[in-house]
Amino acid sequence: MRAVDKAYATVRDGILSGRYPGGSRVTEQDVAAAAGVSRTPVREALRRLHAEGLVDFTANLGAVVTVWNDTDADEIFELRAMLESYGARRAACSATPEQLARLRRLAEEQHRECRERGPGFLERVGSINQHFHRELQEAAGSPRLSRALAALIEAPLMMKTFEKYTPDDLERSAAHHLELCSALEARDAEWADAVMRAHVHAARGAMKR
Amino acid sequence: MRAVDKAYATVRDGILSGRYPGGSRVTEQDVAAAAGVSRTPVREALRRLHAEGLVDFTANLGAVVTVWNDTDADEIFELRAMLESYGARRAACSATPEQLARLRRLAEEQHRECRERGPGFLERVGSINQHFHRELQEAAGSPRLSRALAALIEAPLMMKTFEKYTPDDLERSAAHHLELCSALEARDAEWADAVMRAHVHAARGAMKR
DNA sequence: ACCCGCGCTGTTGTATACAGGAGGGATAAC
DNA sequence: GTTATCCCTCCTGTATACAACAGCGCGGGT
Repeated sequence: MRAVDKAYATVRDGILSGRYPGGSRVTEQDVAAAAGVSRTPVREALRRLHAEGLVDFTANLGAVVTVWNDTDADEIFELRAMLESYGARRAACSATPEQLARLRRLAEEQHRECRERGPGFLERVGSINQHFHRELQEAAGSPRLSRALAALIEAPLMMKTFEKYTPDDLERSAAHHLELCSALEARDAEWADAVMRAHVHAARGAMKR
Repeated sequence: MRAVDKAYATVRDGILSGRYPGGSRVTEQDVAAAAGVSRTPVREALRRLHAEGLVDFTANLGAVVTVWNDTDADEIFELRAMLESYGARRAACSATPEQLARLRRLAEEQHRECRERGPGFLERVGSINQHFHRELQEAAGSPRLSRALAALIEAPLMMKTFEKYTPDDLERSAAHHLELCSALEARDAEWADAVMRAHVHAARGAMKR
């Protein structure tokens, strides 16, 4: 593992776990010591995190963990609704049979996990969910779209969404994914767009509670 | 001027001017020598350019200038149409009177330049155009939107758009800006959205010729 | 008691040095 | 003549050292 990846993972995990709370400073030396690398790769990692919106740079202060508020959340969800539904439209036209099969498999797996609720199912559902959305972006075939979305989804806000989901939310989310598969298999771009739009708005609704 | 900015400007200008053609390698040492700085800030500049999509990183090859094709252009214009029209919608709701006044002034200046066509007017129009779109993003009040758009507009393709414009295209572009101002001043989000959508699609049409 | 100025400390920005790995070319063996 | 192997060179990734600058506290002066 490269040193820059170590530094990146250290800061990222620190932010997501709350060890670096929003607004706190992240100095290069601290991270370098924590990750066991020199300042050079830490600098690079911090710039990457800045590009992803996890930290801001204040003049003569260095990196500061980005603070989020409700306005930011609304902004992100609106953009996500727009971009993800666009991705779904594209995927409806251009997804390969193999991609459709993989998506179907993921959606069914997620659906099963949500019904069975075995121990530690929440982490598995979260992981499946991420895979599903990534696979969908792959199917959309627009690297630029993927990059734009990555900058939004990486936000700490988005990562913690599932923790707030009720059992009903989880099942609805899985149902959305299944329905999306049907829309894609039918090559119905409008349908796929609508389902994805509902999916994102439902996520926003769940988070607001 | 910081060393990293010097390095950034050197590479960026080199790419835009065609001195670094698409697909060519950009080694850190070359840039360091060309910009008169050390490799450290060059690394940072190259990562920034990668985040903006101007260069790609291939394993054990370093930075390679991104190559564009028609598919990329279509992709970018579709995303721009979506995001810029969304920005226009937001701006219609939240622009301050001062912002509206600045936009109006810029649109009228651009319109005048397009009619008079004094020497070197093309550069001035390009500059005014950039200012207009930046001011509009400011008025939209969504930093995340601005960042997503920046990654698209920075593309070399976009920078050269005006060079292909006919006089009619230029006048229509200025007319779009003026109409957009009217829509914003009327606080008509739908109107603003539609005008912006037309504006971006017109740009794509001009580029395709 | 309050204010101004100076020096110290902490942090970033930049330069340089070193290690590791991949690719290419030359040379030798078959 | 062809091919395989070895070495050299170039380039990146990382570490360390140094310079510059801002913030802060302390001390002296008024």
